[in-house]
Amino acid sequence: MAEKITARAKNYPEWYLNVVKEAGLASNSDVRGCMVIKPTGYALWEKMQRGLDKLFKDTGHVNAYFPLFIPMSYLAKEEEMAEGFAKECAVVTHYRLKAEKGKPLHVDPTAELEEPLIVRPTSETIIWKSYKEWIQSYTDLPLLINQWANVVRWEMRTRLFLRTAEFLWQEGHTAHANAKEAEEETHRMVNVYRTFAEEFMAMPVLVGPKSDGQKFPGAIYTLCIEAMMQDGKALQAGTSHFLGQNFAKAFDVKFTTQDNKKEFAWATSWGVSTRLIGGLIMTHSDDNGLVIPPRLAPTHVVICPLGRNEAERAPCLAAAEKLAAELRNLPRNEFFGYEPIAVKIDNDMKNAPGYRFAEYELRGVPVRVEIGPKDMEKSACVVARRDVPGKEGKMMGIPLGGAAAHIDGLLRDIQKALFDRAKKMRDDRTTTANTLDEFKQLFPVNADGEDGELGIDALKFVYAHWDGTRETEDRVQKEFKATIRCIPFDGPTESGTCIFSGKPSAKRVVFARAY
RNA sequence: CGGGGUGUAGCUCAGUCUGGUAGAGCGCUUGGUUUGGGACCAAGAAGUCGUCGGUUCGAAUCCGGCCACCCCGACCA
Repeated sequence: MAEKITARAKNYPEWYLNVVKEAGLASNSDVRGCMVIKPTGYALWEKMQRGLDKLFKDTGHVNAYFPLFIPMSYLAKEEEMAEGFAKECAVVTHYRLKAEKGKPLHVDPTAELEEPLIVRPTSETIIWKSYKEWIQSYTDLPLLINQWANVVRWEMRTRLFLRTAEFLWQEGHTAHANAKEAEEETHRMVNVYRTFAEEFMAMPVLVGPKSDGQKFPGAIYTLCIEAMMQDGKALQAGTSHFLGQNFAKAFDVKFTTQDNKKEFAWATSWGVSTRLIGGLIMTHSDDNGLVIPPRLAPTHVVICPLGRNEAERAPCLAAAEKLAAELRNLPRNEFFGYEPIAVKIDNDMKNAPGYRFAEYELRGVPVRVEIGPKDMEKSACVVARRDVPGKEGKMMGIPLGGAAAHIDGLLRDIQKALFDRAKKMRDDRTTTANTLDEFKQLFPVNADGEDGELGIDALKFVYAHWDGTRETEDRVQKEFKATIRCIPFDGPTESGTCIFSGKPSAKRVVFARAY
């Protein structure tokens, strides 16, 4: 078998890039740090959008759109945000080029903008500038708005989906009449993200606040969902920020309360991005390629008719078409977003069967059906589940009559099996450190101060006591390349002693190496 | 911004040390044989060797400048 994909155990980052490229999700573009999202990758994003958008609408939000360009002075108004993003902003300074015969195309120096525009790294500032006009009275609140957009953050180093200079995302920006409602919203939305991650992506997550060192610039606090990848590293998959009155004050957004007083509005913002696709890949995929949980799969089932000649193929193809129709006509339900099961018939007989099977495995189609002459004799088919790769995942002799129902059930089983497997991995690789020595062993650093070459089984999520200070957090990051990922809501609650400083600790927090 | 590496066919790369008119595998096109886990045969199309300059009778190859990308750091919600 031609090895298109490096084994995870051999080189995990290379495996990841191989999967992204061989499954046809995305490729690097000519623009440094920016990717081309190919149809298969974009279809996955569309499925994610659809799932999330429904959850947003169900919680009372509406979509709107704000400009790509933001006057530089807007960003300057919120000091923490300006400081946080200054180093990674793309800046537009001119509005015209000059095309002269015999000269290369160049920027027209006479067309300089009076005020530079930045390409949005996030939209709080320009949105709150609008909210100043929209919010006059407590009756205008809450204002619950989401935007699907692209943003640009000029990162030094990028990786397909996980960190790119331009990425697609959604950003929710809400305004509320009081702190309590805004905080409830912050929690509501992080729970929406948890639901999406666990029920759609089959990706178990830890939920809780970030430490101060990891929070969003301009936020009072940041809640996050944090997932474990197959190499034991953590991936921040979504964040929900309680912004207090910081942006209302920066943009002077006041409303009249019921008792005719003026008050600044309370804010939240929350977002997830195409990074989720990276997380999805690193949670479920294997050495044979992409694995997509059924609820997000653009194609749920591929049917491969087989046969050595036209006479053998014709009845197989007819059976394939019948089965496809049955699958598409199954009653729609919530599990598949009230959409029909997406079935593709692969009738490309030019390629050998093995090639075709491997190709769909590479692309992560959850269920593959094979219908060949031997099956036709028994009015049966072969059903293969992608979460069990290779021949082991094949079930022979599924009667054609009951195949549609069988596959419908199997898709649900696969969704559950993927979640259970991912959760088991995370739980098996979660531990505690009660002393500094234990911690050192869990996050070894080589002589150069680098994190060294660890096998993919080495890293863990580590619960340890921390004194709550920024100072200790920074020290741990520097010495062990490990960061506080999250202070889980449902984590252990016993108090103790910080293993780094010896000071009292209220609660254990989760340390990990991160993407 | 530091350290390392790479630019040769659509893709992956050999050829560079030792200068002599451009190679392989995969992919693609055509025809034929195949078809239950990545088939085979034959013919064919395809490259101003990243770029600019220098040395030379002659440069992918030697020398110099520049550009781009990748990897490792630093940085990063």
